[in-house]
Amino acid sequence: MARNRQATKDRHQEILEAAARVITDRGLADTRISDIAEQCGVSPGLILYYFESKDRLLVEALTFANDQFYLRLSRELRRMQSARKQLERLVELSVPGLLAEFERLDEWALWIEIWVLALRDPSMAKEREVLDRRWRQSIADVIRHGRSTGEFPEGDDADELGLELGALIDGLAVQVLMNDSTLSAVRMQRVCMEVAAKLIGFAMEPAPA
Amino acid sequence: MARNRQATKDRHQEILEAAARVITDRGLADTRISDIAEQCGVSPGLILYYFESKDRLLVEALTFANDQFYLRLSRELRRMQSARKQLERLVELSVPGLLAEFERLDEWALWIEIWVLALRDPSMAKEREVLDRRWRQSIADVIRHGRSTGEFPEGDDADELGLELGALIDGLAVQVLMNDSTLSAVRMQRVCMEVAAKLIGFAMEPAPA
DNA sequence: CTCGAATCTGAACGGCCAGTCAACTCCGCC
DNA sequence: GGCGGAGTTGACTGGCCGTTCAGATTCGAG
Repeated sequence: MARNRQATKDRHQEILEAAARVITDRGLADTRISDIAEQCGVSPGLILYYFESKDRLLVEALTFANDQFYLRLSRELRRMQSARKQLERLVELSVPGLLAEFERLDEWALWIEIWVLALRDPSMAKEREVLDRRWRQSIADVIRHGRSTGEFPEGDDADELGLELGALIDGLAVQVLMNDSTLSAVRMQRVCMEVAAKLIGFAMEPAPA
Repeated sequence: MARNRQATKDRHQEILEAAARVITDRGLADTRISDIAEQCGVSPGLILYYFESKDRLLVEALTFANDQFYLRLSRELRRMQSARKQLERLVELSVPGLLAEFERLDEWALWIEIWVLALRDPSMAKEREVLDRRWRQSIADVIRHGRSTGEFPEGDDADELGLELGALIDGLAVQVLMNDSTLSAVRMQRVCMEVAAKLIGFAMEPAPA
């Protein structure tokens, strides 16, 4: 029975991963149940055996993918001592397409789909707010950590700074994701660190000419 | 004939406005041709008489609505002498739901739909970049204006600042639009001006306690 | 008034796809 | 070895909606 429940859970998660993948590739609007089924080598009927409707599945898939991103982020940050390094890593992971090394779903594309859904679906709206709060908090925590070690000076409320930097990263990430010809991934990375330096109040290293 | 072309143009525009309205209300994904027809009191067939396909119409409607916003913005800014006032007005117009007075389509909801489309539709992607560049440029122009009048100090490249503040506003606007319980319209307005003050380097007035 | 072009209508067509279902397989258990 | 339930299949259905089309209406020009 434990084995059974485990197997069930795996299939569940397998479908969620497949769904996230398909949404990333084709976009939420063009994602069909049969695409998801095909992605995990299974018949379309089975998808509806595990999820009560397509809509519910899509919502779950989107939050699932976001969770994955958050888990990776917080796991990595927890390992680092230096707040400065944490901040750099956080930015690095947030710039769409900067790190090809990792198998990277384009989380950001999913994030935008979440926004659209959240405009009309109350359950998604609620979910979105939770995810977003977590994101801002991660940034604020890095700042607080930096202050406690003396890397960053005291200053404005850390949560306020988290809000500001989070929004900045969101806004820039969208443009990079869209392949804006004037905003490369590397430039976004630089801009984020420069603004963070100004707002938090630490010194940027001299540009690595 | 001139009359004819005028009439045609009106119907064209009428449909675009109706489409923008429907998209705002129901979301791009749930917008049907018959909804748009109903919105302008016309039969569904006529919509396809003026636009070659639903997809093309939707793309045009989205850029049309964005144009409207931009025109209103630039018209208003042009009238003002003070760069500081311009900046305040620009922020005011950018905060979703702050000004109920005007008949306000929620332009921001449309903007997010543009992002989603632009991820997959190359023509929309191109359009989006143009619209975005115009937006950043409006901000940069305000900064340049302020420097020329001495209201703002010289400092970092104005285009860079336009990019940064534009992204900040985008990111915050999304959250306000989603009714984030921790970010009210008024708070967004304050945050924008505070960050602008820090980055551009002017002094905020003491809080109007 | 007449003709023709532009505009407009709404019924009908056709493709698409979420969701259903009856049947089949697999596997653990008695 | 056979019973039963969970897991799986894929054909089918029902509704939806973009698009087409054959004709009605409007209107300006001659």
